[in-house]
Amino acid sequence: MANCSVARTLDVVGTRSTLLVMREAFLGTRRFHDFAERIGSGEAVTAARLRDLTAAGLMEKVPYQEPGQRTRYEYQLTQKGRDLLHAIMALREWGDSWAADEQGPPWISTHTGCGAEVRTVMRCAHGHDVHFGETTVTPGPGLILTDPAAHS
Amino acid sequence: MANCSVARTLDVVGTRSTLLVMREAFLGTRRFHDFAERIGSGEAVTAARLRDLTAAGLMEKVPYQEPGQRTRYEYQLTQKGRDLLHAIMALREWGDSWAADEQGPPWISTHTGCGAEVRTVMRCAHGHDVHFGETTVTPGPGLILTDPAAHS
DNA sequence: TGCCTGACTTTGTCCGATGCTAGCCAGCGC
DNA sequence: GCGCTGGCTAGCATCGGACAAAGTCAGGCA
Repeated sequence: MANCSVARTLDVVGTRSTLLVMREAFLGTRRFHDFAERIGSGEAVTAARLRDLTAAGLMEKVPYQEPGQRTRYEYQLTQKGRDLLHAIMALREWGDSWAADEQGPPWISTHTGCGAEVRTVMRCAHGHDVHFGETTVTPGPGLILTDPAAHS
Repeated sequence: MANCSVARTLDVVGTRSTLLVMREAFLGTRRFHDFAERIGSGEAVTAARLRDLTAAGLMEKVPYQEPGQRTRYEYQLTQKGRDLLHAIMALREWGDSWAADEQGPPWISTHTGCGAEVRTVMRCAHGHDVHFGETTVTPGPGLILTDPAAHS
């Protein structure tokens, strides 16, 4: 099980604070102060997460300058970071379904074009909707080369 | 930001070993020995995660009996657990795209009906495909009641 | 009755994530 | 230059998860 894509993903974004930073980024947050305030984990943790995510290539620092202020940097998602959107959305949906308080979900995500609510779904390359139990998992090229010795 | 569905989800499945157990469950693993062996995190961690997931209602223990063996229990996903499939799939896809080794992804997930590869996508209730930047996030009922005092 | 095996549980230790406080530093206004 | 402010960084205590090894327990079996 050495070569598992889920484990590899968790190596990069596997901590709570990292995923919360990414959540904020998807909500449109760009600046250090806003991240620190909204995540509620302290400036040190925020700075560490932003540094790690920048180093990992999920975010990039872009300079900006408010009038009368010195140049500062904001943090924008790269394509690599934006590709995590589905995962964040799916985690949010699960929380909405199974862990929301009585009042309902805190945020609602809608399609900007038509206003209808957005959800994640699975779909195959032929365009069919796919649900739990309708998938077949087969070893891919990355697995075959890994375990001549132990099966683990 | 107290009421965030992503954070609530992470309270339940926010650790690496928890998500690895869920991944194994989606690959069809049911029995303690198989979980422990394939996750590679030791029996103590495996037992703790299975216990936590059962207590949280994502899995349930179902008795079974091999001939000549005493009754044992296997762990099956409940609906609450199965609903995490999209999140696991999305994390796996990200790992395949951005963190796979040169040989390629270790597993390939295909639609059992037609054999085409499966991916997660976002779609609105009207049936439109939705991509990054095409969503509007608005406060939902759960947020409005939380912050009379501080904005945080 | 006592052994043996598989499935956990307990104990202890280590390490990384977190939270807190204080300090550094670049650069704009003065 | 000088001080002030925002954006980090360093140091430290704490806590929870990860890992290893030994202990417990149920029940089939000799």
